[in-house]
Formats: sequence, structure tokens, C-alpha cells
Amino acid sequence: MQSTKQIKYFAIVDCNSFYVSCERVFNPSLKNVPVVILSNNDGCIVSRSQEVKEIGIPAGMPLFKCERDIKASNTKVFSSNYTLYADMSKRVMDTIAHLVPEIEVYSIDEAFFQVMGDHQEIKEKIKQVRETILQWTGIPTSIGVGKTKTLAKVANHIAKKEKGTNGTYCLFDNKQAELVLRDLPVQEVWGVGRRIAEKLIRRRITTALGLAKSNDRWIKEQFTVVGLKIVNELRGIPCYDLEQVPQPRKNIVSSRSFGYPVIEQKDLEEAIATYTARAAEKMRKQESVTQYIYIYITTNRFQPNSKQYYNSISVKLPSQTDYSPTLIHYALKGLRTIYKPGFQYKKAGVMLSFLVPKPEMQINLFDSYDTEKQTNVMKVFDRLNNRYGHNIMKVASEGLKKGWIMKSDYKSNKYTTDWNEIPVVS
DNA sequence: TCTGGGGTCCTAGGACCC
DNA sequence: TCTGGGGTCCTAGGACCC
Repeated sequence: MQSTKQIKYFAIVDCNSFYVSCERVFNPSLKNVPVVILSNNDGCIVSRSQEVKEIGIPAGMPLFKCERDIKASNTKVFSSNYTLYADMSKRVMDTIAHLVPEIEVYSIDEAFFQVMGDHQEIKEKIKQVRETILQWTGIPTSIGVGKTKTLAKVANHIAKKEKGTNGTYCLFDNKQAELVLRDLPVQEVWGVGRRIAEKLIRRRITTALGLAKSNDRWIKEQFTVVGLKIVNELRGIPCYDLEQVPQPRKNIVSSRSFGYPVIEQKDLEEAIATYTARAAEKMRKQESVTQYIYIYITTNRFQPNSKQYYNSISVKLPSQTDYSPTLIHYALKGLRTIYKPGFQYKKAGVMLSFLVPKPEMQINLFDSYDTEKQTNVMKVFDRLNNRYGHNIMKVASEGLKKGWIMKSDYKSNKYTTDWNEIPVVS
């Protein structure tokens, strides 16, 4: 019998408790014990091991609110170590890219790819991907397969939750999908957040299947074309393709909470200069320039009893640039117009927006700066920082003391990216 | 005492024009 | 007394994701 046209399926690889898994690779004593990773500034819990999930500590919980449970369960606590996680992520993605022809890196711990063939071949392929990642990087993953990205996500959810799946699950046909969607709470569907879930549940649409069978017109009215795409994806009609080439960012943000309340203008200036430098570096990396810089400062909104102040300003530069000193100059100018003394500032941020690719840069003929020279200066600057670690090269206004810098009290080593912190075998 | 950071997309509604 | 309507552009804000 002639085989029908082969269907292309989407697969998604999702690293299990990614940050926790990264720590475990280099610290085997963390295996099988409860572990959490904290957000920047040691504020919230952003990654939990399976043991912690079972204790019932929810994702995103502020550390101070669950300190008692953490102690009682003897949970190990770590600050975020993004240098390590980014490097491990790259290893995982390189491994996948080695095994499949096309890959879309979706986030630090997720990637989509496409698979074709008969069901058995597909099952074997994803099993191979999973095992190779584990072997080459030490990171456990779950892989889901479906006719659309959304169904692949659903399958991944099953692979993670159901015992006996060995970390992989495929939703090949609609009938099988129906059975699974019937048991899936609607808020678990990719793209259905809190607000949409509330609205749906009010209409007695509580499962993914219910959503898949909803009336198109009503969905579009309520949730726009975005909602309609979710519904169609659940029905097995692809609305999203694999995006292999990452699009350059249109905005780049750098912001941080402070480890301690900041009062002095000088300290805020240091912070804003530092964040601007960081954002500018990211911008140069994707070869864009900007003419707009947006900055904001805010007090601690979680302390309603102390005096609150929030302000922001968007500054237009005389011309497009990627030159850090110029960007910092205007960022600080903006800061001076919004800074008010007498407040305890908790957070500040910088956003470079309306980025355009550098080759499309409009040269301002009346601009007296020498752009080529500036470009070369920044190239050397970035190269040194890349090779010798960040903060080797800095613009003077970034300051050296940084008394405001965020908390990071439980940090592990940069095992894979710093010779001084490489693991030692004894 | 202690609550993260970095993105995207979509639309309603105002401003403005003819 | 009668007081249009359609199109476009822009932006703020809402919703989502990891």
C-alpha cells in the first residue's frame, strides 16, 4: 500500500528544572535532595527540583515567605548563576543541533525541532535526542511531539508528569489528542494565562478540549486572533512555524533591583551607567543601533508605608549610535531630570528601543563625532570584556564600589567558563 | 528585614487628515 | 435647527511567554 504524504510533526525539548539540573551536574551531592534556585537579588524562587515541587512550594514564591518550609525540608538554596546556565544551555542546544536538521532555540531551556517518518521512527529519534543530551551534558529533559507547537507542548506536559513515559510522549493523531486534551485543565494550555483562564472558566470552559471545541467567533471577539490561533493549534492546525533564525531584538532592557535601598543620586547614576553599558553591549552584539533610551527609577512598591516615587523618561539622542559613552551621557542626563532626593530607591532600569540594524543606520551629516573611530573603540572594548571577563573595561561613570549591587549570597562557581572556578577532582 | 528580569504581540482609542 | 464619516498613524496598556 502506498503511504500517504508524510506528516511533519513538531517536537519540543524542555530541560527539567533547568537551573537546578545545572547545579546538580557539578555538585552530585544535590541529587535526590530538594534544591531551589533564586532570582536575581535572591528574591524569588525561580527553579525547583522535583522534591521541592512535591513539598508544595509554588513557583515564583518570595524566599522570605517560605523560609520555614525550606529549613524544615533541608532544601539547598542557590543564587542564580546565569553564566553557568547560559553555557550549559548552549551545550544542550549544540547537542540537539547535532542530531536534527532544523532547530529553533525558544528559550534558555527549550527548543523546538521538526520530525518526520513513521511513528516508530519518530519515537526512536526523540529517544535518541533525549539520551544524547543526558549523556553529553548531564541535563535531563522531556520531549513532546504533536502536529502543532501547542500540541507538542501538551505532549511535553504529559512526558513530564506521567510516570512510565521515560521523558518522551507523542500525540500523533486527533483521537489520541482528544483523550489527552479532555483531561488537561485549560490554564495549562500554552498561551492561556491567568486572565484568559478566568474568563474561560467563567464560561464553563475548563479543559483544553473544551477550548478546542469553542466557537470561533466568540473566541475571536474575546481573545482576538491570538486566541483563535491557540484554538486552531489545539485542533491540529499549525499556526506557528519553526523559526530557525532568531529575529534581532527590537528592545533591549537592562534593569536590576538593588541589594540595599539607594538614596544618593551618585549611586543611582552608577547603576544607570552600568545598566546602560550592559544594554549597549547586548545591542552591539546583535549589530543594532538606537536613537532612543528610556530610563526609570522606582522605590519599593511592596512597602506601602514608605514614601513612594516612580518616574521614567524617554530621551531622544541627536543621532543613532551604539557608542556606550554617548548612550551613558544621555541616560544620565535623563536621570538628572527625574531624580528626586529623599526617597529610598529599590530599582532602576534602562531600555534601548526602536533598534535598527547597524547597516541601515542613518548617518547624520552634521554630526561631528567620528563614528568609525567609535565603532573601533567599542570593538576593542567588547573583545577585551569577552576575553578577560566582564568589567575589565568600563566607562568611568559606572563606578567601582557599587554599594548598591544586588544580593547573591548563595552563588555556586562558574564551573565551565572560568579557569579559577573549574571543578576539582580529589 | 526579605517580593526577578527580559521579551513579544495585539488592540482600543485618540489625534489628525480629507 | 442642522453638527459626517472614513482612513491612517501612533501609543499606552493589557496579555502572554520563559
